[in-house]
Amino acid sequence: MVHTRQVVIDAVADLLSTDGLAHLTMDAIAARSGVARSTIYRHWPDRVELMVDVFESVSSVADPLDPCGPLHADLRATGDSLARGLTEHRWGLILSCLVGTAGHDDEIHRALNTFGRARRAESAEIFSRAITRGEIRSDLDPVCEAERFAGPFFLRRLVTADTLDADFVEAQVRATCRALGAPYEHPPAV
Amino acid sequence: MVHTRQVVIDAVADLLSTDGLAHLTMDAIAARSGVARSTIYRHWPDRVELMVDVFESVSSVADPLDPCGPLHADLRATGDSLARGLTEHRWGLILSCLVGTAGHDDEIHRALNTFGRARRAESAEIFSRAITRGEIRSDLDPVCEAERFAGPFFLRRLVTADTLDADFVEAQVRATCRALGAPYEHPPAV
DNA sequence: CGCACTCTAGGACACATTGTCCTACAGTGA
DNA sequence: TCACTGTAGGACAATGTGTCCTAGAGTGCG
Repeated sequence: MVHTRQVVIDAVADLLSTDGLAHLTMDAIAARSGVARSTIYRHWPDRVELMVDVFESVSSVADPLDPCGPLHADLRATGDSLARGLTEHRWGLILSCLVGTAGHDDEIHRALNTFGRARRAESAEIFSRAITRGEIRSDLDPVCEAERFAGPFFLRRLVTADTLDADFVEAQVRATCRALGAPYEHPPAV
Repeated sequence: MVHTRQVVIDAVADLLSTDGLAHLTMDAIAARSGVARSTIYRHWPDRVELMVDVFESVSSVADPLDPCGPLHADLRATGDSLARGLTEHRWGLILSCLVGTAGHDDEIHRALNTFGRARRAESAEIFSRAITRGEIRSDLDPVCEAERFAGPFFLRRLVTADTLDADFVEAQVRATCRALGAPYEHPPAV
């Protein structure tokens, strides 16, 4: 079929998010996807190449956020999306699996960088526009601020394993607005 | 010998920081350490338990930093230490190897959390004392600020693979001081 | 129809790694 | 002398990887 690659990728994503990298065997992938092991090797030279494709496939479903201000609203939207992605969606689970191998595998390294920088550019755009609107000082570095905003999310997800709930997101939004001297308003009640 | 455990732990740390988790085999550890494979299994039930001990051993060599102000100086010292640890020392390299397995292994999960929270507490202490000195506002949350300071370091190390050089550290220090309204001075010339 | 081409399933295979088990040996203290 | 402990070395089954070969199904073309 034409769909063979996607079927396999979906199976890997499922297995990776439930059982983790250690239990991801080609036999398990073949069984889960219904695609023969030899066929999988026909499409990818080895497991690493397959995982790269899986990550790129799963992480590419980004919500096209259009930052239109005010800053606190844009940050809240991005923060919610980031927190949900890291905890609920498959890409957050897969991300943590890949981080470990990235240090010694160039392909995964590259895939992770591409993803991380794209995400960072998206967040930086939020601050750029806030500068344009005059909401925050013009001598701030949007990329630096984007890292300061997103950093704690990844730190919690990858290292300390703390919750990434709505309260955490709101705390980050408030801290960022306060730090930059931008107006802050509580989110609208649901 | 009494030193068997330490010899093995050192060998694993070396192998892990040079070749990565994927190439870390018990045979390689035995060869590198000069300790027989059966002896290694006598001390640790499996590879995961061994890795936990390795990480705890390697990450416990913390420099006892005594934050005495001013804030920018304390942050600079912590930032330098963190950047060096993450890039040069073995624990940074090993950390990234463990992150991947932490999602599905409780022992590693716990080891990583313990480490992360201890580091965070250290950094939070810096902000607590700055509050006590009246250098920053008293209604700030030290833990939140600690996460906002350290987050970008881990984000760069684990995801985007950007440099963690002196300029980066200084940018973080300056951004943090500015965000909190604390005095900022350039570091003394070397 | 006959034929070539492509994709797939299935399995055999050599090789590497894990974790267990057994034997042998060296040191140490009663 | 004897028991105990820690170590080296190797055999072993089980599991996983990546390669290779065979066979069948579908598709397009003359």
